[in-house]
Amino acid sequence: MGRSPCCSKEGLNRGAWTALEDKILTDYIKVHGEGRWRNLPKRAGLYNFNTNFYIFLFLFKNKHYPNMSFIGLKRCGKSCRLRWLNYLRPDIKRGNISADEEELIIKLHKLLGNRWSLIAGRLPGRTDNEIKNYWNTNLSKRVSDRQKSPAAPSKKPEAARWGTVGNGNANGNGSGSSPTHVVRTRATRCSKVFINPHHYTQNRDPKPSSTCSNHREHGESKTMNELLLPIMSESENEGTTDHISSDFTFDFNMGEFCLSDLLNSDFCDVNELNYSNGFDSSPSPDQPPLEFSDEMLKEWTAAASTHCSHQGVASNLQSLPPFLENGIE
DNA sequence: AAGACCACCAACCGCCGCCTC
DNA sequence: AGAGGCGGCGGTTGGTGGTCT
Repeated sequence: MGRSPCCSKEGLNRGAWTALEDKILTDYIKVHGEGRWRNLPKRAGLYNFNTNFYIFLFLFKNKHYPNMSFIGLKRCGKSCRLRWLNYLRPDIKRGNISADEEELIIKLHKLLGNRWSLIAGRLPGRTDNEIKNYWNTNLSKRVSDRQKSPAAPSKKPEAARWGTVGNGNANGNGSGSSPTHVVRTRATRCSKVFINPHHYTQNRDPKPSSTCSNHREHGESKTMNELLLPIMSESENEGTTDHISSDFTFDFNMGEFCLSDLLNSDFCDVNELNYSNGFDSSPSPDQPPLEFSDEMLKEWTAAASTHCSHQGVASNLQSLPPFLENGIE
């Protein structure tokens, strides 16, 4: 009895979303639209990056983790859907529920009961979750108070209530007038040190500044320089792999190679990685990162022909994720 | 100043209904 | 027809920041 869970909960991130996860999800939905939530986490992220970065990831993954599946977001599909619908959707209006809206909520609730999605449908820009929360924290008490003593005023004055809820509070919900900047509402995990790997393609005597946390578990600590240099060298030498030191083969002790993990790891400043992955010899800091554009398509085609022609990489970007997942044929 | 308590809200969970095969 | 997949819904939880004592 009962349905199978929407996905395996093992190894998935839970709790507050990071800014990077938001970015991956938003970029994916911008390109591919909503829907097919269950498959979204695996596919998200793979479409969103500079094509040189794809190749870097591909080579890295295939060389050292050929049997791993390549997934994009360590989130349950349902979680992705909820995050998008309740928080990331561009048309969401946040904070400052007006008196009119409030009255409407009360009337509709009287009419419909706890049918939050129906009520939300009558309030453009409002989500069912927001209305539900607002009802539970504000209106339910007031309505019951009003029923007991119809003339009784609201517990808190309007200004006091919105002082914490609506007016660009620390939660980042923003004021109703300028909700354009979606800011995370809870503390984000931001404990990692970002290292620009391009630095290591130039500096072959790296300092042990940052280590791979997965590696630490195995006693011997390797710097990210040590981890990255071989793959950089490999790409520069057009597939000659003999020079790669054998001690680069280490055990991450994990079954999947997750893009969000990689991007969250010590050596990834995402914006820099686009142009510093060892393939692109002329980084262009002005070029906006993480955008999927015609330029990227051209760049991809060029990169594919120069770096991966021997591997038969398709020039069709849409084919890349399955290509990455399945490994090279 | 510090601990306890409270309010808020993002996120999770389990169930339901629709759709497809 | 019915089994399973998927999206949607509503109830609930838990983390965080603010207020109170």
